[in-house]
Amino acid sequence: MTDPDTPQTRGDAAAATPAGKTDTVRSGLDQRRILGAAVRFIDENGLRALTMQRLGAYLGVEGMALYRYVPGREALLDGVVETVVDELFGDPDVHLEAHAGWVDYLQRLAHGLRRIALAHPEVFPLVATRPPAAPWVRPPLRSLRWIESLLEVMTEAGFSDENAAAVYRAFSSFLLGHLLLEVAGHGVETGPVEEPDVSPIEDLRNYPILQRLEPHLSIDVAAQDFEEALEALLDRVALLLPRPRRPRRLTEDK
Amino acid sequence: MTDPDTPQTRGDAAAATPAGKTDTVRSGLDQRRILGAAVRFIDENGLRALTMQRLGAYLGVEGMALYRYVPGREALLDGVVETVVDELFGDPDVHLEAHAGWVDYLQRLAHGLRRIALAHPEVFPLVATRPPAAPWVRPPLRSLRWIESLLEVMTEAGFSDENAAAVYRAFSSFLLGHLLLEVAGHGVETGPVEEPDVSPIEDLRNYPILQRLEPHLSIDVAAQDFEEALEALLDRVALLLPRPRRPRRLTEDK
DNA sequence: CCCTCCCGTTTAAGGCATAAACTGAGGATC
DNA sequence: GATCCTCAGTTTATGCCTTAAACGGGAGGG
Repeated sequence: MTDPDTPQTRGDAAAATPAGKTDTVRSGLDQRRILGAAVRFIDENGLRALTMQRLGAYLGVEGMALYRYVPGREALLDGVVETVVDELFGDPDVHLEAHAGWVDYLQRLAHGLRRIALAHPEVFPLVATRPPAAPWVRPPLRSLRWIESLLEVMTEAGFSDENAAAVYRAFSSFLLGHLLLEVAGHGVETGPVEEPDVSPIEDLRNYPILQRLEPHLSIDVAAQDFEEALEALLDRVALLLPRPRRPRRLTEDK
Repeated sequence: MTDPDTPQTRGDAAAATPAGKTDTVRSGLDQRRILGAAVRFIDENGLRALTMQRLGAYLGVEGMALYRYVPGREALLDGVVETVVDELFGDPDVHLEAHAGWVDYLQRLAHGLRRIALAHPEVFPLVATRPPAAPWVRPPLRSLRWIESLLEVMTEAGFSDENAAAVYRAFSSFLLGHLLLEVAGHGVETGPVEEPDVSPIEDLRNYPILQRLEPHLSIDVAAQDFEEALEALLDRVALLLPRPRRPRRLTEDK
């Protein structure tokens, strides 16, 4: 009804093509392609702009077509989370085998996940709030692959099972908190163009210290904060080892 | 406590009241009451169950009535976040003046916020993902009051402006991460009764270590984790002081 | 007694997810 | 070649959701 013909999207697609010449690929939907497109769509348009119809149009297709490959919107979102987190394994800088010891490993993991968070600021809140694939694994980071990877590295490094699990919890909550925080100010838009009807500065009359510290709060020191907190966490983790000495850092870049 | 009339009975309300004797208060809507009801509703029914109509019915009212007091659903959610966070100031255990030094203060703050998170597990993801009231304040914890309070205590304790801001960032990201994590496994339900069509255990074939550590991962040690991480953070914060010695803890209950 | 807000209700429009029926192009089988 | 099957996407339809706009009835003030 809304669009009897000429879906105004890319123009061709598969709809209403008369005497359709075979483009080598008509649409060629599949789950991978849909999830990738969804990630890109959210990156570009924001999470709340994602509807089945719009994602369909984005793929040159009619929206309902997606349901052949995806059980529903909710599942699609889960898939988006998993897709994004799985970028870790495509990152050449993050070889998730324990090359150079657990410290190096955890650092690569942390930085890799941070890169992902910054690359997809609109997606990350989704990562943070969606329950995990396995219900008994507490933290909401999906994609069990990297959890497995972390646990493997830690246990092989000499951590007890219990401590490895503790490290996992501490590490994921650290990442969750820091990255969510960092990403929050950046890209997450509640609405399309939220116009504050009341000047926000006016609102701060009652908060003099907040006002005074505004420059310190708005300065973007997220990267440095992240590094320092990561260092602190690693030191803390090192204490769990049987012989609690922390392997020397290679480069102390600070 | 504030239950003027039993809600959930959608039949009576103010609609079609025949010869309706006026209860002293017909409905008596106002913003505070709506927000309180919304929090309770989410606690009971989950976030995704909240619709304007249902919240209206919950209040014995027709749904559209809410729009007289609330600009819209999105704003209502913002209000819910603010309402919940403001519970801090009603908590008798959390006197947010600096009675006994900044360590004690930060501990009370952390525990108070944790209590809130655990009391409203369905609301907390909202707290974590919603952008702050003032756009230049990075973290997504709204309710500027407690930020102001924290900054005041820290600066009065001798922290520089810059360090006070750093403490705020570190502290809020810590709380965000830990509490989000803790709450995630608890109450957040994606659907009403999510039936895993595929046995989740079957899915774990490829993750042997995850499987082996399952007991360690599912054990609920959140409280202990929280305390330990909080201690570590406080130690780290103490180093920022001009003379970096940490005031003695009063009770080491562990 | 009438006017006029106040407060909540009705009505309605449009967007959304999603179930179910449909279409048209290959390809297989007879 | 004719029948039928299946795949891939489209159309149609339903019901819920937010939200704008018009509506009604009661209370208080003149």
